[in-house]
Amino acid sequence: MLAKAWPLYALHDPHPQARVCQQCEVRRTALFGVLDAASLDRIHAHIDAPQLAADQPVYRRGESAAAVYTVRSGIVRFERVTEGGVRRIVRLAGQGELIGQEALLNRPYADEAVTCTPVQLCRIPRTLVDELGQAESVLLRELMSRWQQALERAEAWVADLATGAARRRMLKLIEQLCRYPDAADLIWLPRREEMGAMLDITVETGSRIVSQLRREGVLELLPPRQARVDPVRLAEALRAQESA
Amino acid sequence: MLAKAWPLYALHDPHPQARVCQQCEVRRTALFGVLDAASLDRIHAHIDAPQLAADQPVYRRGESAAAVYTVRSGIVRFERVTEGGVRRIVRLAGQGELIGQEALLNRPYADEAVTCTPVQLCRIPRTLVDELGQAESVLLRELMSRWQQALERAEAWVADLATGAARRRMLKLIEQLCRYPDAADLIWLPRREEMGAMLDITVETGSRIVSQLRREGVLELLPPRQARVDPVRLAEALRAQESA
DNA sequence: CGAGCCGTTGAGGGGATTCAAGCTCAGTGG
DNA sequence: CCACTGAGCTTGAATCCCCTCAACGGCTCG
Repeated sequence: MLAKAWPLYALHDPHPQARVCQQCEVRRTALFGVLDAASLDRIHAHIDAPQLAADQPVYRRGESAAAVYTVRSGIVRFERVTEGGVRRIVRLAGQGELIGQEALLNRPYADEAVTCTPVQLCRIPRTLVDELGQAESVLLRELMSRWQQALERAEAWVADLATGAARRRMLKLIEQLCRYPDAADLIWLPRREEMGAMLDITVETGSRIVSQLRREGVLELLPPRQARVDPVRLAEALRAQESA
Repeated sequence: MLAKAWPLYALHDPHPQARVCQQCEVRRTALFGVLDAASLDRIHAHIDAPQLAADQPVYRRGESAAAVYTVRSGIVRFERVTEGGVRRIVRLAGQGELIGQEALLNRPYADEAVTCTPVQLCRIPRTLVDELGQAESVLLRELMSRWQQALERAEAWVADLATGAARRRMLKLIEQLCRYPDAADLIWLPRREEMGAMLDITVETGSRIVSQLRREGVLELLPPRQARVDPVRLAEALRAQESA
């Protein structure tokens, strides 16, 4: 089985972590996926693969940034607190996305990064990327690609989740969450207070809209914090909302 | 004057565009500011410095991206249109910022980029950065820094301009615009319809709030599309708003 | 079993939208 | 010169959506 799954050059005494990375289900889409097995083997000594439960901080705003992370599974949110003390979620990141890129620029983290679900990460020390970056220009290209992806998502957040009526924003949020399905094709459904921080609405308004969508058959609630979505009715509801 | 302002090596028959870049007021802060004069001279042949009037497109969403731009002066906005046909401004860029980074990844532009004021740009063909990137790792670092800056701004947009009551968002917008003052220390004041697209409010609401701020002495209107801000009263108004 | 968190639902009020009218100002042509 | 026009801005009145305040039920956990 080992000989069947791995190319020959990887058979020669790989570092233990190398096995994990080789088998990592997101390797195709993750940052280091672009590196060959030799480079991979060279770096695993320094890579850690932490796992966190839901609602745990990955890093905090202002912390000096020692590492970037790849999300292997689960969902991470980015939070900010306005001067008035209002907490606002400004972006989500899911499988394959790079978070904490500020580390590569020797800057403190810009947001609070908190897990939404149980999360598997791949922790990559800042210095490691610097070293590899010198040699591997393909890695740098991949890095820039991640940066652009994050920027793209942040802008889409404004257009989708911060525009229009509360019901529209909620439907857009559910649409977004469908991009991160779990094994049983269920989605993670935030608690009402988190919905509020994402859409800038109150928990009561959030609750009312969710209940309404449940009655309309768009959403089937599976507490705690899970739901099944009817894609057809969701699309229908979105169309009706946009044309209204 | 020439000998006094320029280092010796730059005196030796520089490319015409090299003179422009050497004198460029944003060279310290712009992308190519990190390059030495020799590298600068090597590339000017390909660099164009277009000037645009207000409300002119720089590029359009979906266009294949042939170049990135540095903003030398003026303000550029990024627009998106939701599926329902609502136009939303998702970010601004001012002096020294890099726009159209998608070009470096061979992707189509993600937004409509439109000038808010008269704008001076520095147009940098995609291929040029690729070439230089091979040799100059300091350039790549600077590039990543720009990307992070853009991401930072996009997230701040959500937290500042898409959160809370309309009056708070307007005050935050004015605070933002104070970061791009003109020669006479006046700010560019968007027309009401543009404010609407930035803050997701109607022109009427925008007008009411601006009028109110004018009566309170926070803002002095200098049509067309300019204003003087009283920084003390602005800060005061913001404090009162946040604590409310 | 009481405490606390989370979610839901109702009633009332306030802020933003909608609809409508009038204003200023620059450009145009009689 | 001045009426005419249209775009942008302002203001008012009515409506509606969302927030606020409040009460209640389900659930977990000490």
